[in-house]
Amino acid sequence: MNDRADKKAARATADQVAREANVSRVAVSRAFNPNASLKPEKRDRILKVARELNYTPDMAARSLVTGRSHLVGMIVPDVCSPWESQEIDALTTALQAEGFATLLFKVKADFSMDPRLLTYMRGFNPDSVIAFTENILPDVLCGFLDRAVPIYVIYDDVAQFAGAASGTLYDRLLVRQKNGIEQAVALLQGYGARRIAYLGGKAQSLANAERERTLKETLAERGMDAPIVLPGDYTYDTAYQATLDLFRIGEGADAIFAANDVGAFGAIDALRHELGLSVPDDVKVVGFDDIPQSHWKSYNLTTVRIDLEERVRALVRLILMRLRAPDAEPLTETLNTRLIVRGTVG
Amino acid sequence: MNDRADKKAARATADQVAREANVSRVAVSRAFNPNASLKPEKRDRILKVARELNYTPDMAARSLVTGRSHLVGMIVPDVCSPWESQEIDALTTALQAEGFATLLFKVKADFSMDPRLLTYMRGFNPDSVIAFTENILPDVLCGFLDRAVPIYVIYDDVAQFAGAASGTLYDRLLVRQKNGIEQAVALLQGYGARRIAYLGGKAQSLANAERERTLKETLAERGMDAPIVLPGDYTYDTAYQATLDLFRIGEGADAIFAANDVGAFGAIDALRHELGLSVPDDVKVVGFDDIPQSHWKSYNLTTVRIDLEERVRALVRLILMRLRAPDAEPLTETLNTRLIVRGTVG
DNA sequence: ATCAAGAATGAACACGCTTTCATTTTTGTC
DNA sequence: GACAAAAATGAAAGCGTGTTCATTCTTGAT
Repeated sequence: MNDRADKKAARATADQVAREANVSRVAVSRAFNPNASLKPEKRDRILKVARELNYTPDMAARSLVTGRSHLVGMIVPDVCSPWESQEIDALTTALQAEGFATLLFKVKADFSMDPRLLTYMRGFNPDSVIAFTENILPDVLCGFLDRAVPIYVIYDDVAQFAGAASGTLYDRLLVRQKNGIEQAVALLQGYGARRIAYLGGKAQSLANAERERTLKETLAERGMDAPIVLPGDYTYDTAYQATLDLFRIGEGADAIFAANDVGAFGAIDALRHELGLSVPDDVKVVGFDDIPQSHWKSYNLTTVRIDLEERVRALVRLILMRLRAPDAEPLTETLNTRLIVRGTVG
Repeated sequence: MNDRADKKAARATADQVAREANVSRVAVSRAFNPNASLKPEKRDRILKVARELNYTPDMAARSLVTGRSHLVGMIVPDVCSPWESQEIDALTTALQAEGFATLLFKVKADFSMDPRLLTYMRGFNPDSVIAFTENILPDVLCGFLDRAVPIYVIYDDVAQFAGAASGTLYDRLLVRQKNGIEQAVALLQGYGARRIAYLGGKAQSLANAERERTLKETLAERGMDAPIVLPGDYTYDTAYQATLDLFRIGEGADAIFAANDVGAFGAIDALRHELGLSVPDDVKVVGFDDIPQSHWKSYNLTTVRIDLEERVRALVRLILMRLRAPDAEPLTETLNTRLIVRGTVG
């Protein structure tokens, strides 16, 4: 209790360090800014005293005068989803190394965006915001954030955004889904699959829409029938049930293309453990994402990979570029996808 | 580009709102603080103008004067781990509802704590910090943070901490592992298991040490042999390999008790897909945590549950208590565990 | 109508820091 | 050793907000 009070008082300020080291407070500030000109020995002495006093510059105060919070906001609907948690993990690591901290905001699972959340986030004045088109449209976000520049992860065809976002500035990460889907369809066709079902993700998800569109296009190009489209929401349970329905109520299929890996797991388990079918002998399954769980032996999933490292590297590049040159022209990074062949098609 | 400059200038301040609404700046401040006394109609007018100007109080400035940042730091080694991501997700949601934002910090996977990271975090002045004993010892953290109060998840026997942490103040969340482990052992014994292997987690992990200790104690109490202890690190791959070694090089076992669910998955896959053994007929498997994946049909894991909702509710309660009454006596919340019976023992 | 008590108000200060800017000291050059 | 250029220094001015504190305006009871 007294202990506590002491601790409370112990929070050192630049003034205290200055007094203790017999320098001006300005010198202390400079000691912590590598670019400022300060006699090396003086800097060393200040840093030594600072260490003794357990002093750290207050980011809030610094942010107030510099206008840079060193915070990067991340808007996510579900931290538990393997896909998103990978993103958060890798980005946080990379940004941390560059001196930025991750500020996490959760939106509702149905992707609806609470305007109060945006206001709330604005208050923290993040230097940048990472969002997914799934969660919030560019215009809405751009309208809310002023200093910060949103970065968008979008999928393939940006045409649908061109109109909505005209005049607004944001950087983009494009994922070209065509390659991977093309390879997957070729493989399926090679193994004789004819009736293909598409196990969709969330209806509002643009990634899902784009995957469905690309799949249809690819099947058509190869002279194959249009896919049976099953509604989904990216979750295991829904995928499981949809697969049961497809085979019990519907007409079945000889291949299932899932909008994400977790959905593919649900489909595989329904086929094997409830329908008594073999994967890949009776039904072939392809996923999308290539999350770590996909190589687990129980699934051993053939899936379209969006390379995590590439993805994060591109995102970090965009963010840092924007932070260093806030007025630069909007940038677009493009990523390719490719098929990882494992054991669920064969 | 001009667009950008405009936006930059557009960031409204309380002064601007005051001028626009013909009131003093103090009134604007009060309008955003529900407890401050302000004529209702005046408040309404101010809030209306504020909305028009897209004004949000600057948290940094506010933090500077109030001393509360409305940030809660979270120190995690791996966002992707189902266990931790559940924690992050639920806590972020709960704290967000209370007006706090989550500040995420990643530590190295080997649980080593970079002192620079702590300094860095200190700079953001979090109102509270949530950490796990696995990652950093209480004393170290307490020594670094002043105003913020760390919260720990520790396991069962706190005696080992009593010495180290004497004199320092921190709130604790205790998990009583005995109940769940007791139930699991009873079940295993009932099905005739005799040679039990413990598939450990990270060596530095105190949760792991405590689980191993409790298992040994429980087996002894029931007159059963001591377990074969396999080294692990909470990952699927290591668990997979350890299980192979146990049966190929070692003497095998008729039951495997894993330190966490993901490890149990690795064990199950090694048994079924590489060793050709049946789970639960040949070997029974019990996990620990009860993550969402554990009910997936491919695993359908019998496991010791630490209830997520209870856990998060207790944590949030502790944090909010501490934020409201920083000088209150340290509090301890206790959680129980219980066995969830599914299909890997029987 | 009067008065005390409470609500409403705004001026001034404080929070901890970075950034001019004008001044002093050091460095490099002939 | 003298001079210009560069580096080093500290005083003062803010950054945008919440909080005294002394003052004015309402309210309600007499």
